[in-house]
Amino acid sequence: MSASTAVQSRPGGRSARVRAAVHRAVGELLAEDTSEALTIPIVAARAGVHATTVYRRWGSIGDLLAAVASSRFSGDIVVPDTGSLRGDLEQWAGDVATDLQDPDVLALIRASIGAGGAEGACACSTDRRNQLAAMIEREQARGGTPPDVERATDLLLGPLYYRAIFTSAPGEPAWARGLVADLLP
Amino acid sequence: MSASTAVQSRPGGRSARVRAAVHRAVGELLAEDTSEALTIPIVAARAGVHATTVYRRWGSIGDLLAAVASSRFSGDIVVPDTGSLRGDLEQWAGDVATDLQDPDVLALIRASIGAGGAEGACACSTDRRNQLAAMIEREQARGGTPPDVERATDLLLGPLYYRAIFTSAPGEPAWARGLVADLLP
DNA sequence: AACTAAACGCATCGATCTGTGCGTTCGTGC
DNA sequence: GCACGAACGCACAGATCGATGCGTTTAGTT
Repeated sequence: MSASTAVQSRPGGRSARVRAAVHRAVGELLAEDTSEALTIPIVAARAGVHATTVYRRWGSIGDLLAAVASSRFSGDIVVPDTGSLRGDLEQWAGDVATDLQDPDVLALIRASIGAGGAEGACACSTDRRNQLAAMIEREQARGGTPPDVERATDLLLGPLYYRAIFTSAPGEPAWARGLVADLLP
Repeated sequence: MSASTAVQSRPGGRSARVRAAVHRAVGELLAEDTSEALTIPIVAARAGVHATTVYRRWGSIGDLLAAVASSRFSGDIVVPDTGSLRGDLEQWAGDVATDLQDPDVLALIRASIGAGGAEGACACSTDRRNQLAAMIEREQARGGTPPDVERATDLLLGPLYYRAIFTSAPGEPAWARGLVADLLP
């Protein structure tokens, strides 16, 4: 967990290279064919790394996927600062929708949910939820009366992720921006 | 697909028994331990059926999970008829929330998403979406002006499924009923 | 520059999965 | 009741996965 830039006992050159190669291999394989089993030997072969290394560092394919997802979905979207909560949320929702339109991203989320269970699913959404909380807290510090984080999650993250995962047509950014209207009337 | 009560070339006793046993085995294994790999030989052994049979009838674990999910999530919830759209939606949302609180159901959904990709995910939600459409159409036939099915999906199914899958606390039925207030002000 | 230990590569082994061919059982139609 | 064919059980084989022990490379330290 927190495999992005966490301080490890040995963050030096080779370990970082191997990790980058493995992460990239997972992304590439997920982007190609869904029916491929995505096993550790396959990932290792694609990454040009020995399977033993992957087994030892990540253990199972579930943990590896969770690590990749956690790394991929943290810091990929910057929290906007337009001055108003509505503007922030609209831009942010549009950015998230754009991200969820990427088939690779969808494949990563689906695989994380399937292999990592609740833990894998959380790795895909905790950062988004934190971003939402940050925008709402900022509005609160600004003196406004923003909605609850729970409510914002239900009305924004809910539709966004539902459409992405359960339907074949992920939401357009314009549609995502429209979701804010339900939250802030 | 549509393995529930579809007319097959041979729907007789033994085939039906085998299918029921395999479906039950999948449910049991999903309910037990998440870390179990859920492979076809394991399912077959639990069902008291030869693995060859499962390979020949369902092919892959993804197709099997999609079939089980499709069978499990069709007809499990009856569309309520309280007389008003609000009443229907509130009771239905509560029922769906109750269903999603079952860890077995969650495990089945997660596994279907992971192994079956978009197809597997659709198997878990198309019936729910049809139920929603049915209630809205009925309201329309009644002369009312119900919201769009898209909007209802976004505001009801979205939060319900997001909470169930991405958080560790699926929504309470009371909370689910409250979602209707955002849809019908 | 030398030392230390973490991380990796390699060879290998057991376990399990996936798939095939053939004989048998059982449901269906005549 | 009888024949036909579909579905199943069984035995077997190829392939792949998961894991271990040991030697080697390499990053970090003094």
